[in-house]
Amino acid sequence: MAIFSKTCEYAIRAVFYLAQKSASGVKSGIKDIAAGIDSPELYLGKILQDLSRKGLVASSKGPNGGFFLSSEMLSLPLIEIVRAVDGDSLFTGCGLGLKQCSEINPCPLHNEFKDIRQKIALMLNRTTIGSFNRELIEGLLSLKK
Amino acid sequence: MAIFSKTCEYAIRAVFYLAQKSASGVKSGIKDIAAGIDSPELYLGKILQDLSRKGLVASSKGPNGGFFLSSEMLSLPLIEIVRAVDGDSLFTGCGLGLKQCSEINPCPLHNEFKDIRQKIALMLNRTTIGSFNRELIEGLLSLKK
DNA sequence: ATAATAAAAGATATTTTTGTCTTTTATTAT
DNA sequence: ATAATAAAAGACAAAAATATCTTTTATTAT
Ligand code: FES
Ligand code: FES
Repeated sequence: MAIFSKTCEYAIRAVFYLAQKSASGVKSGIKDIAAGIDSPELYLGKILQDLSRKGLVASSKGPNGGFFLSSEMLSLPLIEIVRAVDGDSLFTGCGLGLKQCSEINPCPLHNEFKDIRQKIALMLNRTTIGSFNRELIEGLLSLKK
Repeated sequence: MAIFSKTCEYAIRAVFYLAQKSASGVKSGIKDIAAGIDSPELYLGKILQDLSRKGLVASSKGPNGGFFLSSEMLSLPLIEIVRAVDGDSLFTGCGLGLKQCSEINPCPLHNEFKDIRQKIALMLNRTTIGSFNRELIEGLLSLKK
């Protein structure tokens, strides 16, 4: 398995891509983004539509339109994207699939999972969507291949 | 998302269940196990068959037959089960879905993921399948609900 | 030997996730 | 106004994961 769903992976890569472009005031069409992050174009469209409805990315229609991020969006923690796409089961659900994770009825790995989940949440909370703009522009980090 | 697939969750819960029973030399039928970990009976059968082929659980057919763990199996690290069921993508794959995780072409979260994956692997390596027998028998830990 | 038991194996079904196609709506430039 | 552009929306399709059903094989007890 992976930590995030494929959908969420695309979503994260897409917002990182958009962040970098939006920093220089450029809007991006689905086509550009899909090429930039190596994802299925139409599927990505759906994902961004969803994020748009939820106010996590901005968009404008018509010529010169496209997706972009406001400066507020740029400084949102990445966990907002993960929550919007995958929900919060990663942070609250039992790692062994018990109906609910609790201290009262803990699974064998409860304490270990609590620790790991918390580290993931911490990481996603302190990483903002715009965090990597410089490294992305400089080509030190990659969103595809 | 979850860290493990549903299949893997069942597998882990099943081996914990079997460990506990096997410690007192008791074999368990699929029916018992499924009831003990609250999983679909026939699906669990498939999972255990697979683990059996891979030598991670033992089984015997016929009356008084069932699944059980040898003492060697009891002291295997839990990561063996995870690897057998989910493969090692969790430990080696890119968290953002890049085709391959590498230092040369790292995704923005590469270092964070490396750390988290390593913690998960460490946890699964130092936890043996039989680790929780006492607490399970005493009812301090739960495998269902 | 026979019947009963329980896993193994193979086929099939359902659900969820991922991906695509088509039509509509809004915006911009001419 | 008209044509071009690009996202929004809705329907549909394919693939993967999860779950079930049926038949076969091995083992044990009678
Ligand atoms: S009960 Fe399983 S992680 Fe908390
Ligand atoms: S490249 Fe993404 S986790 Fe290593």
